[in-house]
Amino acid sequence: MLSKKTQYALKALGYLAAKYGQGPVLISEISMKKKIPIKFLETILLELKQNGVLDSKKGKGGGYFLINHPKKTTLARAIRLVGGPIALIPCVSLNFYEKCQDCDEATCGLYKAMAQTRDATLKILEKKTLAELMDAE
Amino acid sequence: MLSKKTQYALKALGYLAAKYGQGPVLISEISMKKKIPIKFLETILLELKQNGVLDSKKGKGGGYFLINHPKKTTLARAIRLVGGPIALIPCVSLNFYEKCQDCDEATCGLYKAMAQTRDATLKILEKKTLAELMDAE
DNA sequence: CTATTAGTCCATAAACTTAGTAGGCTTTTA
DNA sequence: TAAAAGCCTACTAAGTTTATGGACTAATAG
Repeated sequence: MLSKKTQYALKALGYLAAKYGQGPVLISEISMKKKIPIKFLETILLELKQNGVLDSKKGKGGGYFLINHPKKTTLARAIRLVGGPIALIPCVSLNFYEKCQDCDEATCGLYKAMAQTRDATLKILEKKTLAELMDAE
Repeated sequence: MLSKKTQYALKALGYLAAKYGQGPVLISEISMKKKIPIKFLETILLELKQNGVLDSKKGKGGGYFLINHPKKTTLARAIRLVGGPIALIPCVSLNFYEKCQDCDEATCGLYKAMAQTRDATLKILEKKTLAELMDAE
């Protein structure tokens, strides 16, 4: 399961995607519309900024906005930035790999099953982008 | 990510799958071979028994064993029994569903993306069985 | 130049989950 | 009846997640 933080991040990004090209959006606006605790959202958006997905403007008329067109950022990227691994176990994670202490990856049945699952998941998450998160209202 | 508990469960089941039809297997044997803390493993196997996947025999010559042929139990089932949801967010979980407080599932973009991911994952995990977890040695 | 707006940053608290342990109880077999 | 082996409950320790408070900095308007 994705953490709450990751879910909030995706919702916020979806909101910003819908507002893309319309200037900065207030944290408080995102917080209200998406029902995300404002201080928590603050740290999430900051992290996304530090990771190069968002940029911000301070002062009056300020806020957060997507740097690139929504279609340029995949869900896989977004999830990894704030939420960590997409794979179900560490030894098949591409970005957060950790070796199993006890099993040999060449022969481990679990490894194979999980690697296949990871590939199927990634196939979707690397095709979908922030543009898909905009609500169809 | 799957919890350690779930990973242990899958490894233990894989071990038992390899020994299917050969009588009960000691907790201590599984613990040693799969490097799983024995007391932790004990609770996991018990849970799997209570969920109808394993059965056990007490006393000398006792131990745990699979009730059904390894091919009869899918990985999806095994994961759900000890590890909970397979879906990435609660509102798309089939077995551990929880409604989103704030979004409408008919229009939520995140819902759609995650539902699709869940389907792709399930397609694999419902086809793979404990038989696949046996190490190819 | 100063008041206001709005993001930045750090520290910490509260809640929850996970991982693992302890130890006595029950059943089975020889 | 003793040894083997699982059963079961409770507990704890640690870590993670979620969330908040408050002071600071930057930008803008007038």
